[in-house]
Amino acid sequence: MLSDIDRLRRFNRAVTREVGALDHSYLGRGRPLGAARVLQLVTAGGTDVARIRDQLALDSGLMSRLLRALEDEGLVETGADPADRRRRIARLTPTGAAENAAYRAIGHLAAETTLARAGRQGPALLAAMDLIATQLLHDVTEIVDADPDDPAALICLAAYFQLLLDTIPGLPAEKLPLPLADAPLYRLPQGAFLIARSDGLPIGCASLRPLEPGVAEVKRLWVHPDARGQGLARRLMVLLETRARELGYQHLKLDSNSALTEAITLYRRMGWIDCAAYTGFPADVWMEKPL
Amino acid sequence: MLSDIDRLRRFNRAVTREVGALDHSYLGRGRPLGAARVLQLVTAGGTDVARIRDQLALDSGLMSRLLRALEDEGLVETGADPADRRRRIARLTPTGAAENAAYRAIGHLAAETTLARAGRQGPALLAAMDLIATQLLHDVTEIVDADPDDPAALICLAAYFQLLLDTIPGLPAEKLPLPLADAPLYRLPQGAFLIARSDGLPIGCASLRPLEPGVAEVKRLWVHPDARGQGLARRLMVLLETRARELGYQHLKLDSNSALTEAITLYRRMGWIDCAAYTGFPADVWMEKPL
DNA sequence: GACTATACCTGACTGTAGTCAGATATAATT
DNA sequence: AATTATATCTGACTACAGTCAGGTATAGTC
Repeated sequence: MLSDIDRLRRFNRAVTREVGALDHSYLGRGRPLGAARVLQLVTAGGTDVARIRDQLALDSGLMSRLLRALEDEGLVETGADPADRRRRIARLTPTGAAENAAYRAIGHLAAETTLARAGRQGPALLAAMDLIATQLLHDVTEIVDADPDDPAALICLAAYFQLLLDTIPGLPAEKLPLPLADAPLYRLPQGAFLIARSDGLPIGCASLRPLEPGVAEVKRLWVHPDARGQGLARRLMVLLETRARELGYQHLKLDSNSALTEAITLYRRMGWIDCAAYTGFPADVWMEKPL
Repeated sequence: MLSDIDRLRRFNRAVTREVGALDHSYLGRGRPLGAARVLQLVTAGGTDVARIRDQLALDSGLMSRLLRALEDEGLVETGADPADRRRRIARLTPTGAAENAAYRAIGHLAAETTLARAGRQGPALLAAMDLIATQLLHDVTEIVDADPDDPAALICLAAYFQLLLDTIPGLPAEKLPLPLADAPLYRLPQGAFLIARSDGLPIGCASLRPLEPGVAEVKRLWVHPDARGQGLARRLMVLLETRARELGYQHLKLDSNSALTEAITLYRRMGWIDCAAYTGFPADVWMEKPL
C-alpha cells in the first residue's frame, strides 16, 4: 500500500508537525526561538558558550547577539573562562533560572500530553522513539570510560544479565551478581569499563579486568538490541583492546556461552582463537588473543 | 537512567536534526523552502490551491506570492476551477514536473540512505515510525468509504485474517477468502466498507452486508495494533451503525469468536446483546442490536 | 437585484535567522 | 619578542517567513 519511502515521508510529516507545535509553544514566552533555545542550554553552574554554539550549530556572530539579548534581559551573565580567558562562560541569573525552568515546564507538559494521549501504548511509543533516535543518532554515539558502579553501567549490566537469562538455557537467575561484587577490578589502573552512549542513553558496554600477570579478561560485552548491526560491538572491542595494550597487558582471554552466537562470531572475526577452559558453567567457550 | 521526558526529548533532538538536514538538502535547488514545499504538492493533473494552503497552513497572501514565484519560473500554471471560478487550480508545466521529480528524488535518496544505514534493522525502524506517526497523527485519522476490492481494503482484510489465525485456535488458513468472494454485497446500496486512514496509511476497517430483509450483518472489524486504545474501533462501529440506518436497515447482527475478547467487550458496551446462533465455526458468539 | 460570504490577490510592513568582513583580546608557537 | 592561531564581538547586510489591510471577482442568499 504505502511504500517504504511513503512510510518514511508520513513519519516526517507527523514529527515535523509535532516539533513545530513544540517550537511554537516556546514562543509563548515572548522571546524568539533562537534566544529560547540558547537559554535552555545555559545552566546555573555555567556553560561554555562555545559548547552551546556547537550544539545549536550557530554562527559565532549570531550566538554573540543572542547571548547579548539574554544579558540585556537580565537572564544570563557571562564571564571569561579562568582557564582560557578568550573563552566565555554563560551562567543563569536567578531570573534566568526561573525562565529556564518555565521552558522546561512547557517541554515537560508537551511530553506528558503526548504520553497521556498514547495511553496504554505509552511504553511502546517510547520504545519506538528510542529505536529511532538510536538509529538516527548513530553517528554521534560516543564511547566513554565509566565507573563500574555508575548508574549507566548498572543499566547496561542489568540488560546484559537479562539477555543471558533469556538466551542461555538452565541459567539460574541468582547466579548474576549486581552490583558487581568485583567492581574495583574494573577500575584503573588494572581494568576498564567502557560505556557507549547515544545522546545520553546508554546503549552498550564492555569491560576489562585482570586475570593473571600480563593477562586481562574481557567481560560483559553488551549492545542494546536497537543499536545492533552497526558495528558498535566491534568498536567497543577495538577500544577495549587498545586500552588493554595501554595498561601493559600482553594477552587477553574471555569466556562465553555457545548460545551467544553473534558475540562469538565477532570474536573469531577479530582474531580470537579457542583456548583451554579456565572457568565453569555457564561458560562453555573460552578464547584468547595475543596483543 | 533517562526519564520518559528525557527519552522524548532525545527523540525530538534526533528527528529535528534529521528533518532539518532534509529541508536543507531541498535548498540545493536554489529555491526557498516555502516555494519548494508548495511545488512538491502540485501535481501534473492539477491541485486545488486551497488544499495546498491548508496542508501547509499558509497565509493566503503568502501562498499567493509563492505560487506567483513558481509561475514566474515557468514551473506551474494556474487557472480557475470550472466548478467554482473563485477557486484556483495549480498545474505543473513540463518544466515544473521535472523540477518536482527532482525534489522527489532528493527525498527518495534521503529516505533510502536512512533505511540503508539501518541495515537489517530497517523493518524495525519503519515499524517504529509507523507506530509513532499513527500516534501523533491520531487527531487527523479519517474514516472513508471504500470499495471492498480497493488495495487498502485488501491490506486491512489480510491483516484481519492474520489476526484471526493468530488468535483463534484451530482455524485453518485456507478458510479465509481473499479477495472477498462476496465483495458485491459490501457495496452500495446494500452494504458498506469503511476504512480508517491515518495520513494515507490504512489502519482500520469495518464493513456491512445484507443478511435478511431489514437486517444487516457487521463484518470484519479490525484496527491496527499501533492504533488501538484510542477509540478507533468505536468510531468505526458508530459510523457503521449510522450507515446501516441510512440504508434502511432496522436490525444488525454479527458473529464473532470468544477469543476476540476486546471486540466483544466493545460490542457489549455499545449495546449489543447475545442472540441465537446463525453461523458455524469459527463463530461461537452471536450478537444483535436493534437500530 | 441587492446583499453577504468566499477565494484569491496585491502592496506594505515586520521580525528573525543567518552570513560576512573586519576588530579585539588572549593563547600558543617559533 | 614577534608571529600565528583562536574565541569572541560588532556592524552591515540579505533573504525569508509571516502578518495585515484593503481590493477584486465570483458564488450563494434573501
